[in-house]
Amino acid sequence: MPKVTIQDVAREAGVALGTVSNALNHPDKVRPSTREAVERAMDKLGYTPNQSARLLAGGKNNVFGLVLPRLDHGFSLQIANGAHNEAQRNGFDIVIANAGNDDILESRYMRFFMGMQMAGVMAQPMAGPGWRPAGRRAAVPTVYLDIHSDAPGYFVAADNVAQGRLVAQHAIDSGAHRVAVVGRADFMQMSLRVEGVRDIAQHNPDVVFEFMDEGDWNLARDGYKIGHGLANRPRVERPDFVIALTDVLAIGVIAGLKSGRLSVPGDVRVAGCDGNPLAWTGSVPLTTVAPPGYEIGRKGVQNLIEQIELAKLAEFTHEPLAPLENHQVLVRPFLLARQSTGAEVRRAADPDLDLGSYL
Amino acid sequence: MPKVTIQDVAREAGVALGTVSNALNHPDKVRPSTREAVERAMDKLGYTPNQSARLLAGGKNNVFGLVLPRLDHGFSLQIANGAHNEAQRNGFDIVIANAGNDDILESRYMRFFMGMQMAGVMAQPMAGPGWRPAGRRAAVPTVYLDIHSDAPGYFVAADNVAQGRLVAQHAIDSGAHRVAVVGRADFMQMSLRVEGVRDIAQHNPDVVFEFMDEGDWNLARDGYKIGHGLANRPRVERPDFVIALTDVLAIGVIAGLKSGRLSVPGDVRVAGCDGNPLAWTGSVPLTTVAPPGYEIGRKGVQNLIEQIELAKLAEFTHEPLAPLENHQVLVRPFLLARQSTGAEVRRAADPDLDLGSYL
DNA sequence: TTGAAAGCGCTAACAG
DNA sequence: CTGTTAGCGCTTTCAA
Repeated sequence: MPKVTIQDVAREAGVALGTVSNALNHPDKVRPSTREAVERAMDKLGYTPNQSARLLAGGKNNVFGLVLPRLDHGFSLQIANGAHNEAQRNGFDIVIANAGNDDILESRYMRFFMGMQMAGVMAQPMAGPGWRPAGRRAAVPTVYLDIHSDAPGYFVAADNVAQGRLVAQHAIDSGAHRVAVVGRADFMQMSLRVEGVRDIAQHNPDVVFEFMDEGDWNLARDGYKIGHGLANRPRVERPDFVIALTDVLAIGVIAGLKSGRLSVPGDVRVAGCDGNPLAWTGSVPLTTVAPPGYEIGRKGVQNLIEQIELAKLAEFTHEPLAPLENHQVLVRPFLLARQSTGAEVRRAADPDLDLGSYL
Repeated sequence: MPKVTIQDVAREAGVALGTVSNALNHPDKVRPSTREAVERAMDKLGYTPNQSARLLAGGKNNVFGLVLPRLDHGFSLQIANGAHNEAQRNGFDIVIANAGNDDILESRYMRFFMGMQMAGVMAQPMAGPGWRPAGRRAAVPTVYLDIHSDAPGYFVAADNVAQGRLVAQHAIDSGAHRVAVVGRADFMQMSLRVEGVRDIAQHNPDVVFEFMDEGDWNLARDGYKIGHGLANRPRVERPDFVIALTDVLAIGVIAGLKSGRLSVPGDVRVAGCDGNPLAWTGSVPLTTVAPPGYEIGRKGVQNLIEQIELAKLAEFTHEPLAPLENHQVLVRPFLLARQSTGAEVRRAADPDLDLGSYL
C-alpha cells in the first residue's frame, strides 16, 4: 500500500489541500457537504494522517505520556487506571511506557515522549534517596507521581501521615481500648503512617497504643507470626484492635489470630492502611484506605491540564511564563471500612477502584 | 525555555549541522573527539531531538505500539511484560495504550500509532464473534494477539488444545488411574482444552476419565463445592487426579478436598491449565501451564521484527511485497509442575514469569 | 472556499 | 569531516 497523503485525499474529493486539512482540524470551517465528500475520500483511500508531520507543523496533540517503573505492580496499575479515566473525561488520550525498573530506560522514554511533542508527560520515577527531577524546565508539562519533593515542579504523592491518622481514628471510633500497631517502619512511607497513628494516640490518652516495630515484618507470614503471638497473650494484655502498616501484613495477622482460635472481628479487629486491592480477597474483607494510586493518577492528569491552561494563558497575554515553583499535591486518603473491623460487607462504590477483580 | 534545535547544538559545538545529525544517528561516522564535543553541547543546552521531525524526515523508529483492552487483566499484563522483554532484547522500545474496553478508542490508538510511524503495532483486540482485522494492508507491520483467524495477516494465540493435552499427559505420567476433568466448557478456550484432554484420554484407555461439564462452575467457590463433593465419594469412585479447566477453579477444588479431610497431593493430585499467576499463592503451589500471555507477547514482537526484516529485504531487492498471507502462530504451552501434583516446590525458572509476586 | 507558499526540525545525500 | 540542500506531510496564512 503506497502511503496516501493529504494531497491524494484532496484530489480524490476534488477539493483543495487546505480544505482537507480544515475538515480535519476545524470541521466547523467547512461546509457539511464538502466535509462529507472529504470523509468519503479518506475512507476510500484508507487515509491515516501522519502524526509526525502534523505535530511538526504545529498541530496540537491530545496525548499524554505516562512512564511507569513496572507493569506488574498494583500501585502502578492503579495510577495507570486513574490517569486513564481522568484523561478520557477531559478528552485526552494516554500512552504508557514500561521502564522495566531501569532508570536509563525511564529517562529514555521521558525524552521520547517530550521529543514526540506530547501534550504532557507523567512519570512515577524510581527515586532513590536524594532523587531530584531532571535539570531544567521541560518543554512540555511534566508531573512526577508518588514523589515528595521541594524542588520546582509538580509532584503528587499519597499522604501517608493522613493514612495512619485515618485508620487510627477509625480504631478509636470503633471503641478500641488497646491498639497494637504492627509492621516495620523501615521505609519512609511506613514511618509516616506511624507518625499519623501517634498523632491520634496522643489525643486519646485513654486508649493504650502499643507499637511493635521490631523484627523483619513485611510479609504475610510475618503477620501470621505476630497474630499468633497476640492470640496467645493473656486476655488483659491482648489488643482488641490491630493496625497493620500494610495490607499484606494485615492479612497475615488475621490468619495468625484465627490460628489461635480468635475471631476477626469478634475478638480482635484488624485494619491495613495501604489499600492494596489484591489483599481484599482474604477470608475476611479487610478494612483499609482506598488505593491511593488511582487518585494519584487522577490528580496527576489534573495537574497536567492545569499546566496546559496556564501556558495557554501566558501565551495569550504575552506574559513570560512565571518561574517554575514547587507544587506538591498530597492525595487525601479515605477509609474503606469493611468486615475486618466490624463494618458491613460492601463493595467499593467506584468499580474502577476494584482493581484485581479481573486478575 | 525556548526550544533548542539541532542548529543550536551545532553552533554551540562549533560543528556543522550534519555532523550533529551524524553524531546522533551514525556515531561511528564521527571522530570520537568531535562526538564528545557534540554531546557536551547537547547536555549544556538540554537538547531533546524532535521525534516528529526525525520520523518525518525518514529516520527509523525503534518503538512498537501495543494496544491492550484493559490494564487490570492479568492476561494483558503478561502480554505487556513478554513483549517488553523481547523488544528490549532486540533493541526496540514499546509504548502501550489502554483502550479501556472501548473499541472506538482501540482503533483510535491503532491509527495513532500507525500515524506516528511506529516501527510496528500490536493489538489484543476486543474481538466479538465474527471479528476481522481492519481492512487494507496497514502501512506498518501489524500483529493481532490472542486471536485465531484465517484472514490475511499475523495472529498469535495460545494453543488451548495443547494446554489440555499437556496437563492430561502429566496426569498419566504421574500415575493417575482415575481422572476427573472439571469446569464448564462454555467458552471456546475451555472446550479446546477439553478437546486436548480427550485426545490423551483416547490414547490411554486403561485410565478412567470423567468429564464433569455441568453446573455453573467458573469461580473458586464452584471448585470448592466440586472438591467437597469428590471428597465425600466412596474411595473406589474417587478420582486420584483432578484437572481443572482454569486455575481459579483448581484452587477452589483443593480447598474443597481439604475440607473433606483429604490431602493434596497425598490423596488427590490437582492441576489447573491456564497459568494464572495470581492463583499460585494458594495453600499448595499449583501445577499449571506457563502463563501463555507472556509467550504471546514475545511471539508477537518476533513477528513484528520478522515483518520488518521482510520489508527491508523487499526494499533491497526492489521486489514488490508479496501479497499478505495468513500467519497464525499458536503458542506452545509448557508445564509448570508443582506441589499440587507431587512435584517438588520450585520457583519458575524465569522470574519474569512470576507475575504477581509484586502485586 | 481555493491555490500557492512558508516553514516546522530533522535526515540523508551531495560536492568539496 | 564541512556546508549546503532537498524533501518528509502537514498546518497555517494570505490573497484571490
